[in-house]
Amino acid sequence: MQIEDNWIERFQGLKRLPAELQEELVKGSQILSFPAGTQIFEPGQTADNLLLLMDGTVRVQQRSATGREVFLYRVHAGESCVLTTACMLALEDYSADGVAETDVTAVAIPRATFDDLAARSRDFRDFIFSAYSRRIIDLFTLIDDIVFQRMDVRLASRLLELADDTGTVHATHQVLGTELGTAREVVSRILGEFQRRRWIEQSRGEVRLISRAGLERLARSAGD
Amino acid sequence: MQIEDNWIERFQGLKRLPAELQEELVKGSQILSFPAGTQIFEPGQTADNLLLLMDGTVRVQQRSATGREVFLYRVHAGESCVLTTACMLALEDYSADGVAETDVTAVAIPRATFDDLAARSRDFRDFIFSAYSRRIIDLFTLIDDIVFQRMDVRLASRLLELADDTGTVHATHQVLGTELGTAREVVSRILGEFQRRRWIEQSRGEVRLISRAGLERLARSAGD
DNA sequence: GGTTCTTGGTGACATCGTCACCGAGGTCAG
DNA sequence: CTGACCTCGGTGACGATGTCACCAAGAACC
Repeated sequence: MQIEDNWIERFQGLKRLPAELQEELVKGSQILSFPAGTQIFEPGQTADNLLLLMDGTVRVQQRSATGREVFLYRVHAGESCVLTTACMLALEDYSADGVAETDVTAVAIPRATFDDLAARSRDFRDFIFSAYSRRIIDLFTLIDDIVFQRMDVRLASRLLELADDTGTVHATHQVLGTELGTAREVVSRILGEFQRRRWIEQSRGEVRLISRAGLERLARSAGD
Repeated sequence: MQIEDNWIERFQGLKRLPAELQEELVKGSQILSFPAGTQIFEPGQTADNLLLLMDGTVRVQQRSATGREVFLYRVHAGESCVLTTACMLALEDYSADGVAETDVTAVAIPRATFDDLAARSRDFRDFIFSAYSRRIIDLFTLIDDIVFQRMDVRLASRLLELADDTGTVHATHQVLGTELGTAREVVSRILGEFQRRRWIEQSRGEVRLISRAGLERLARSAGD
């Protein structure tokens, strides 16, 4: 990958740092790449870096005792993966793991640099606190959805989010089930219903959105 | 309430601070009391203090659009209420509110003191990060429970947690339902079943545990 | 071509959420 | 005291969802 001197530009919260700290941050960190599918972090592993995502997406999921998985949230380019921070500070055991969904480029900030910047810059601290808050809010929203939203509404929203430019979602029913914390069979049934309503067409491993309007009406129907 | 010079002793993560910073923290903060039932924070309100809980418990819950509530977590004495931090930094809108479950005594650290300490002490930063991590882990655990655990198992655990010294839980079915994010009727049914099995006895507004062993077996039956 | 794996479809059943309704007991004004 | 009203809890019916068992079609692999 290209040497990228000013990756800081990609992170809203870091652009405000004074030039000297930006320079120190660039010097004291390292750019890493992972191919799609890489396990970026997992329980029991002590990370010694804070990761900032430059390109790609990382899915963070919880593996339960029974072997099933729940999707927790997705880290996008321009965001940081605060779970690795928690891990870095060795504060708690956690049980979530992170997998690169696409090829991923990230900046790794080692603990020493992290500590130094956290001490010297309020903007940097705000950046980190903001990342934590963001995740907590995401989790609140997720819990609200799980408890109160009907599965068809949640699936409709998720299809709209995951669709590419051509209106196609590349995912098996199993994958969609994991995203929503439900069973494959439930996804199959609901997609069958969507198909009967002519909102989608299906083929092996993909869903084509025919009527976004229908899905959007359903997704909006309950408070969103 | 009593003037309490060394409340810092009650917070594990703060005891390590050097004496001068401890002194500054005590000077730059204020002790507050709230009677049981007080709304300590709520959406839309900008707090300008970080709260550390000295006595009592605070329940943090999410109010949904439909008016229902989900219990998210409980803040105990010796812990901090990081949601107010998120709010203090004015970083995100959140939709959770906090209610004093009992009479509550708390230390309020104003933003200026917070910033100063965060800049000067790594131990203080670790204390804050640790509080965030703790909440995130709690939420992971909650999501896991909601998605994978049977309601009878969750209710059994919760009864064991909430029981007082005499083995009595003072709560209506409605309150228990809110704790678990389920409906009163479901709680009534499951408690009815527990009663048939002679694990509990019920009267208006309270549940007496007769056989902790039975409840514990059930609670442990699924991974916990 | 045959075997095996992945994907998805389906029916039966258990659990859970929702709704409607009721009754028991407590509170309170008159 | 007593009737109106409220809170609490019990129950049946039904729909939504999770679980299980099983099957069929397509893909992959030898």
